Amino acid sequence: MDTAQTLMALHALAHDARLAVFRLLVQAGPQGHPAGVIATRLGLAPSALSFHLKELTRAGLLVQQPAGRRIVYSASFESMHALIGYLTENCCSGASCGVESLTGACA
Amino acid sequence: MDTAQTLMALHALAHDARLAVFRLLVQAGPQGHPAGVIATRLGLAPSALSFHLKELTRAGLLVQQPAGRRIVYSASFESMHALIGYLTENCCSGASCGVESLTGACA
DNA sequence: TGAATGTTTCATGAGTTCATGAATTAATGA
DNA sequence: TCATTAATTCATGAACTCATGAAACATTCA
Repeated sequence: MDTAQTLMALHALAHDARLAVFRLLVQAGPQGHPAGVIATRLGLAPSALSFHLKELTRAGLLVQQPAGRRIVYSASFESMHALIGYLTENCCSGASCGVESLTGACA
Repeated sequence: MDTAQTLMALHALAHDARLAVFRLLVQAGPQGHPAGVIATRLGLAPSALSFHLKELTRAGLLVQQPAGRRIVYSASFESMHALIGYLTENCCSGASCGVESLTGACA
């Protein structure tokens, strides 16, 4: 993950509604949720949710899949791991600090 | 780390200059750098850097320490670990994914 | 086909962020 | 004390973000 992508991901997560959406979908696992379910769970207006889903998707943190007239969103665990990897890169000038091995198994 | 603190940290990092400052200080280790060195290294105007250092400090990502007429900034590794811990919390609905053990040793 | 449902798009306006440059504060050394 | 250095604060204005509500689009079902 390069700096531009990292910035997009950080910016996308730096909003209370979007962080809540992302966390809900992380907890939902690969199955995800349709937009309407997310809106109901979090009490968001449809247009506001759509705006935030677009931001998160643009940042690569969510993937979308049409299912009939619904659109199912799920978290991209690869992107989350890449973001964490970027943040921990070169931690403490390379000294062992317990954060550098982040080889995820759930992506 | 609670949601409000996480949002502040994410927001603070979601800016190219601030991300560059934070990464420079992470790589510098606990010793840190005075503001002037950061400004020179990254080519930032003093007032702009001061603005961004305040944001990062307010978010708990940096700590500052006066040294004569200089002010030395260094990264708070505790905050970084707390942020990563928050992001990976409940990853994949609790299934083992290799990201959950983040007991840092460099903070 | 027509009505209902799920979601997105768009325009608007209030609020926020940020770069710039001038002014200010504080510490050092001649 | 005076000049210099280090850093911050402040005012300004341009650009961006985001919530809101109306409209549009696509899919499903009667």
